[in-house]
Order: sequence, then C-alpha cells, then structure tokens
Amino acid sequence: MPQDPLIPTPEYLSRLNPEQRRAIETTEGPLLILAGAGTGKTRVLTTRFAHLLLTGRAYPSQILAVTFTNKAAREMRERVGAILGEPAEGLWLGTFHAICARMLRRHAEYVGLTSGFNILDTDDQLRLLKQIMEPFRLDTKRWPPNQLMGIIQRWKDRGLTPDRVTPAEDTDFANGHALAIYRAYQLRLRELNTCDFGDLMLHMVEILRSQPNVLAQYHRIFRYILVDEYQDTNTVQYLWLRLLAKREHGPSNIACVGDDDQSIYSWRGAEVENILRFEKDFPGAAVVRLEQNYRSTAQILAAAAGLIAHNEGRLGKTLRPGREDAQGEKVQIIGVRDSDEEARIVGGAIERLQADGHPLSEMAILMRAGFQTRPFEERLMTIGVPYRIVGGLRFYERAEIRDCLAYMRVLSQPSDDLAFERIINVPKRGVGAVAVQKLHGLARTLPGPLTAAVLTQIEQGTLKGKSKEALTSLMEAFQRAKATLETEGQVVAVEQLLEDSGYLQMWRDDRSVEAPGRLDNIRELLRAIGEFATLEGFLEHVALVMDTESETTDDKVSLMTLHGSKGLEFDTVFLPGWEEGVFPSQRSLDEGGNRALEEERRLAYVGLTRARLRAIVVHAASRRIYANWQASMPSRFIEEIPSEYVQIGGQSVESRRQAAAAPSMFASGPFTSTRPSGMPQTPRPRITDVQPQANVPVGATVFHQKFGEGTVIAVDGSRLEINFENGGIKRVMANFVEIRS
DNA sequence: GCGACTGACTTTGAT
DNA sequence: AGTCAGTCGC
Repeated sequence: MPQDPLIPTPEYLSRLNPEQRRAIETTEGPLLILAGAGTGKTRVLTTRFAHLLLTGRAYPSQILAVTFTNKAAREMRERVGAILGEPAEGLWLGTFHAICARMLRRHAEYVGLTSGFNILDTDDQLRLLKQIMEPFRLDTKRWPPNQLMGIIQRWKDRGLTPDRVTPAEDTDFANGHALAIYRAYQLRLRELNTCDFGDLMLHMVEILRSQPNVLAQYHRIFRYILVDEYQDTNTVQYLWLRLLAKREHGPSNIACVGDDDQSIYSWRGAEVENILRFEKDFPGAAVVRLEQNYRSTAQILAAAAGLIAHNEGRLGKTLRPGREDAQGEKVQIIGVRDSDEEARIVGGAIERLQADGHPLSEMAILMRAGFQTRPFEERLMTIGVPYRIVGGLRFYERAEIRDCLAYMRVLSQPSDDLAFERIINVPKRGVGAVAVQKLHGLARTLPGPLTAAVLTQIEQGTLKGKSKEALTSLMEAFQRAKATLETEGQVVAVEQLLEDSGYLQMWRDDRSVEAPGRLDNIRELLRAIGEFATLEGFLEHVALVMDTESETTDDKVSLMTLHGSKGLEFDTVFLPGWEEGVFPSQRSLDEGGNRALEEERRLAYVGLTRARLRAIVVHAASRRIYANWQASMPSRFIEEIPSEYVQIGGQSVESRRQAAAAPSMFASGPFTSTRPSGMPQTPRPRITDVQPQANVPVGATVFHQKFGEGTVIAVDGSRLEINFENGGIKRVMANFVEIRS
C-alpha cells in the first residue's frame, strides 16, 4: 500500500531523533546501525520494517528479518503489527533457525532429506553421538562425548561440513577420529531424516552455495534484509546472510543492527569480527551510530563508558544521556566479608527500597553464573521478599515433557528411532538396554526403523515372555492412537496414547513430591497441542519456538545471569560477586586470555547499562568455592570505573545495626575502605591461616595435610603439580601446602 | 534389569 | 558440598 510521498512526516517517524531517522530512512544499500545500550534499537528496527512497507518499497513477504531469540522475533512482530494497525501476515520474520527450517523444508532433497525431517533436541543429539562413537571403542572418560559434540557444533558454527574440515581445522580429539565420527554422525542423521540445530543453518548454506537457482529464487524474493544483534552472529549465519544479500546486480539492501560492546557470546561461536568487518564485507556501507541513551542516568552511563574504554578494537561510540533526571546517583561499591553478608546487604537494600515505594519488579540481581543465585534465594526467602529466577530449566527440557514429546514423535513418525528408544522402557516395561541392543541388531539386518523391527519380532515369535507382552501392548497403543488421531484429533489421540501406554499411570503412582507438578505440566502440554492444526505443526513449534516466557507481571525481584539480562532494564540493578576469579571468571581467563578478559568486561558493561537509576556493585573479601574458603580481591573492573562516578559504601557486621537508621541506603563505616587503591598484580589472600600462595619454586619440598610430603614439579597460577611421596602426582591449590624447603 | 555405589565435575546457554 | 551420570554387583 504505497503512501502519498507528499505527506511530510508520517506519525510513526515524528518522535524519533535525527540519527534514528537516518537509520530508518537510509533504505537502499548496506547499512550498519551501531546501537548502544538503551538507544532505542528495537524501535528503530521495527519502525524501519514498517517504513519499508508503508512507503511501498516492499510487500511483507519481500522483507527478511532475522533475530536470535523467539522473544525478539515475537516482539518485533507485535510492534510492526502495532505500527501497521493490523497483524502482519506472510512475513519472513523469525530466528535464524526458524527461517532456515522453513527454507530447508522446501529444498530438503538437495541434502538428502525429505521435507518432513525432524529436528533433534540437545538430548537426542548427544544420545545419537554416543551411539556413533561406540564402534570407535574410545575411552569415554578421556574423550567425553559432550566435548566432541561441542567440537562438531563449532565446526557447524563455522560452516564446515565434514568435507570442508581441512587438516588445519582438524583436532586430535578422540585419537584423531573426531572428523570420522562427525562424518558418521551426519550420515546417521540423514538416514534418520533428521537435523540438529546446527544443520538447519549448515544445510541451507550448502544449498545456497551449490544451487544457483535456489539462491536466485531468494534473491528475487528478498528485497530487504534486517538483522538484529549482528554482533552475535557466527560464521555460518554470516555466510548465509552474505549469500542472500549479495546479488550480481543491484545493491545489497541489508541493514544490520548491533553493538560490538555487547558481544558476549563468543563461547557459543559468535564472531565479533563480523560486525567489525561489516564495511569491508559490504563496500559503500552507510554507518549510523545511535548514541542517544534513553535509559540510564548520566552517572551510570559515564561509569559504564569508563569501564568499556579499557577494551581495544572497538568501533567506538559515546553514549549521551537523554534522561531528564540527568545526574542521578553514583554507582555504589560495597565491600562485604563473605557471600552471606553479601546476600544480607542486598536483601536489606531491597527491603528498604520497597519500603520507599519502589516496586520489586524494578529490581534485579545479576550474577556471573547461575549457581550464584543460591545465597540470594535463601536470604530473600528468609526475609519474605518474592523473587523470580529468570532462565533455568525451560518447560520443554523437563523429563516428563520430553517423554511425552517422544511418544508424540513416534506417533507422528514411526521411523523416529531416537524417540522410540527414549520411551521403549518408560514407564518400565522390562525392556532394558540389552533388549534394545538386540532389537537394534535386528533392525540393522533389515531395512527400516526400530518400530518395524519390533513388529517383525513379535510376528516371528523371536521375542518372548515379558518383553513380548509389553511391546505388543505398546505397539497396540500406538495403533489405537493412530486411529484416534484421524477420527478425533491430536489432543484426544495423545492423551489416549499416554494413558494406554501407562505413562500417565507411572506418574500417578509416583509418590515423590514432584509427581503432581509433572502431571500438571503434561496437562499444560496437552492443552498446547490443541492450539495447532496438526501434530506435526505442534512438534515443529516445540523444536524451534516453544519458550515458556510466561509474561509475569507479578511484583517480584528478578534473579538472573548477566548473559540472561541482555536486552532488559531495571530501575535498580545489584551486581554481586565482583571479585577476581569470580568476575572476571578465572576459568574464562584461563581459556581465552586477553580476548576473554575483554568479553568479561563487555559483560560487566552489559550489567551496568541494565540500570536506569541505580547500580550497586558488591564484592566479598572471602568466598566459599565448592568446599573451601578462598580469599578474594575486588574485581579489576571496579578499579576501571572512573572514581568520580563511584561512591564507596559498605558495612561490616558491626555497623549493620546503624545502617537501618542511616539516611542513605548504605551506611558507611570505619571498617569499609574496601576499594582497592591500585590493583596488586597477584591476588594475595588476606586470611591468615592459609599460606600465602607466593612463589613456590619448582623443586621445592612441600607438605600437604592429606597427601604428606612431596616435590613441586610444576606451577600453574595458584595450582601446583606435586609429586607426593606416597600419593603420586596430584594438582593442589598452593594455599593448601606448606613449604618445607 | 535394577539399585547402590563411586567418582567426576562444577560459566555463560538460544535454537 | 552436592549432584549426576556411569559402572558394578546381585
């Protein structure tokens, strides 16, 4: 619906700032939109989408818009619909994977699949890989399957099919068999007519590379491409976008939105280089910087800017505060004794804010790792403050849901061996691993899936006794459900199947506390099936789209990881655990060196910029890691925040009583000069009863409480490798040995 | 085939 | 410390 070009400024453009308008009205040619935190990125993206439609530049079906999460896709869809005044139909708007799945169903035959292929979940992937690894007779202790899964995924992230893995890309993992296993795994996936998540991208890139006619078809369809969170793209995603965007004639109308300072997913294959390289990849690209921040106070922005300035190789942005309440509070830095005190202080601050009328839903505690939530949960529970944990187990990852889905998959596609294996003995029907092995053996001699092998064995009488009875009744349950599916639809059929197979009864008989909840989840699942026209439609939805993002508007404090907080905002943000080793994470530093440090710093930047009004950073002097106490130094990131934007607060156990009466949110006491004045290069434990981890020379004789005397043969940071006289070679923390000579 | 025991591990996690 | 998976023995 073309719009009269004479109308000067349409309403949807009127309330945008000049840079935002430029990002929207630069419609032709490649465009990189560098959108800092809180600069209205989503608004620009959705308005741009609507603008392309309203100015008649494209029909809805001619725009490709990709995001990383379903949540982002849903949000974009809703907001585009709101601008258009009607729900937008026929859009190519979705996650990379959902869009690739849609494409791949059209062209599956080019990679040896049929359009009805299944999409494996993480569970199935690993089970399948283990099966593939078996004939290689590897020591699974030394070569854990999940690590190999990681290697294969990284290959896929980089667009490498087995044939494209060069010797330089190969690994000696699994005694050099990794590539062979990868090849066998891919072969098996094809036999099963399935894909894992990585394949959705990988196969489509292969098809677009090798089938010029298919590529040309998409070039004709997509006139404009929009990409969200470009800094998070990995290599296959980049290749896919480039193939679709670069055409022989005419410009590449690709607009990518991203922020190099918020790239925090390199461990998942994301390449920041993609965004840093954009102008080279797409010559003549326009670059628009969105630097007007509408979220945070000037103090918070300046603090965050000072911190992120310590990173090198940035594209560079300067966020300007746009809020009316310009100045605001300084970032508070609180030093505490240990994690218990940390939880008490944060809990107390939350109570005080709440008493002052601040809603709990505007407060969040953001931590580096998921397990750090525990002390906070306990504390909040004790003082009766409602909280919610964001992230964690998703609905469809729960065992009972996966079991039900497996039943449904077999019902929909009896050839789905992986699903059948999952439920063949759930509930327990006396068909164990050995029996499954036998079935497998037979299935291999005949063509066809396991379910067919089972039927053959029942007919031929090869199966006997208990397992024959059990499997006969299971197969009958599937047949009855199949009939019901045609007459009464999927909800009734699935319910009947779960009943007949004894699956529901299994949970009714279960006396554990979780059982009733699990039955509730299953009921919820059955309800959800009804919202789809077909069982297959539902299964596709589950594999790619289903998230349980329950839009809870309850007044609760949010607890989540820093990663999980990206894209969200709160009035008040608590940032606990800012200690060397915890944040930045030692493990991350060990693996990735300076590159990893910069990513940790970006994570800190993401954390700070979630706050609208106040950010409170907390660090503890000692923390229990696994079993033992460790002295800890404040994070270097604290030092890196310019001191003028920081207020040192804090309190000791003794001064907490005064805190309640004090006017400020945190009493400051004489015990609390916890801000490091100049960062020591080596963290030095401040607890007196452990040995300082000072230089332990190789060759020194040391004594360990448990292992006795030994000789140091290597030093690795704070860990020592020691040859003990009667314990062999062990790696222990330097803190736990005494130097004898 | 199932339950008990051992031992290994413990960052981040969308699709 | 606690969990979870994998192995072992009955």
